[in-house]
Amino acid sequence: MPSKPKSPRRAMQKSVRLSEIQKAAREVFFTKGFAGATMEQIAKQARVSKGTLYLYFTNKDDLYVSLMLPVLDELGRYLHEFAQQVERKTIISRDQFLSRLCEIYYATYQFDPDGMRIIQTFQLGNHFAAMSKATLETINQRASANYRITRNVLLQLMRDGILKQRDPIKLTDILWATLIGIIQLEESKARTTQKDHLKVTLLCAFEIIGEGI
Amino acid sequence: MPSKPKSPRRAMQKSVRLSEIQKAAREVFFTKGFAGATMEQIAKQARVSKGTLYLYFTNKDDLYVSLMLPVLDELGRYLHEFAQQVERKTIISRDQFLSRLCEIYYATYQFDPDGMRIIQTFQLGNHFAAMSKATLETINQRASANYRITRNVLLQLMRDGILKQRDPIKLTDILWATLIGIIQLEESKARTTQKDHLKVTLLCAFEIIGEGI
DNA sequence: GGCATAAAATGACTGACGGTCAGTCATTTT
DNA sequence: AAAATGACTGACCGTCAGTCATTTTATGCC
Repeated sequence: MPSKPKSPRRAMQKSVRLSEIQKAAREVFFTKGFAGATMEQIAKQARVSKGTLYLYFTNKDDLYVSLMLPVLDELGRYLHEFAQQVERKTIISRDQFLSRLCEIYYATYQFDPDGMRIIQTFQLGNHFAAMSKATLETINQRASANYRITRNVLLQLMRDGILKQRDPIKLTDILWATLIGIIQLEESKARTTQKDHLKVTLLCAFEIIGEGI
Repeated sequence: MPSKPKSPRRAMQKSVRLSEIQKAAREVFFTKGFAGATMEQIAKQARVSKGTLYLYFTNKDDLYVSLMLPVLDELGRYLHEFAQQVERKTIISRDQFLSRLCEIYYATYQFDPDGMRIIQTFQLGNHFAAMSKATLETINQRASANYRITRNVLLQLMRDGILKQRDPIKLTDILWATLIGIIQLEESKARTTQKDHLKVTLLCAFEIIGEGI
């Protein structure tokens, strides 16, 4: 929440500090967990005083939640590229569509599993009531942009006769929900069995769904 | 955490206290949220001192997480009944199977949405590192019992030729994951749009899945 | 370079809360 | 009736998120 920068020099410093803080926050939050991490530790890791953290984020929740943004951006880039491919009629079959989408979702997860988990906790809504209006706004804006792209891709493919005519909103939801649900389940199983079945389960799910869309 | 009861009178009192505390905890946690709720408030609501809470639960996490148990039990009852129906060959088609399972899942959710959310947060694994070994044990035991029933139902239906031959473990996961994912997504949407599409989306998902299994 | 002013950073401080434990007292046992 | 038990209490402690008066640093002007 720094005020408007006057000089470009200061603006640069600000953005550097910001990402330094976020980098430090990642390290501390993701090794100690949200409750286990303290603002003092994060400040130390970022070579900054505790007070400074509060110049950039309104509170602990806010800082934590901000770490999901790179994931949303990464997903956005993938989806954008995907939409272009669909536009150019490069995607010409249902299977192709599904395996591509599955890849995108999996790549997004792989890009930052910890960030993905924040998205889920956030979406669950129980926690993080205290975060700033601004951060909430940013998140919603990015998320709904991604949502819109996916829906448009589906609409296009339905128009082209590649997918069955269905409610595109519901379908968008179901595809994303499948990802979310499987991540949640498989991560929880992985914690006890040490085995990673996420990708194969996801593939299996998309194969099953493939026969119905 | 109460020690072994000697007299039945005392044992009765203990179990009454326990459920009084859990009832109070529900009220406070579910109106103020996990972080917003204080042990002091819960104690007050339960007409008990703060110290007493710690005779029944090792810490705040433990108390919170214990509130998911009724949901697991309820699901267990439904699934048990379902398994008996399958045993008796009352379920004779794929559609019948799916719509029944969908009903069960939805009923479980309806039984206690707040408890369901705890299951999800717990499954996510970020939070609640400090809960007691005993509670963790209980939860895992109930959860895997439910898991086993579902898998056996699927196996039976595959043997009977009602479902396609598939990896029953993956399929169990995918069905549950679909529920979890849709709950998460639709609740998050409901928070902003005030509209409840959970059931219709779930039905749609199970219809799509129906064509692939 | 030196000074004035504004912005940024600091860290000592505070209040709130999770968790503890020595002590109390009703109930049960002897 | 005396002794033992154990459920319960609440004052107390340590920790930590968040605040704010003070100090440090950067910028603009002469």
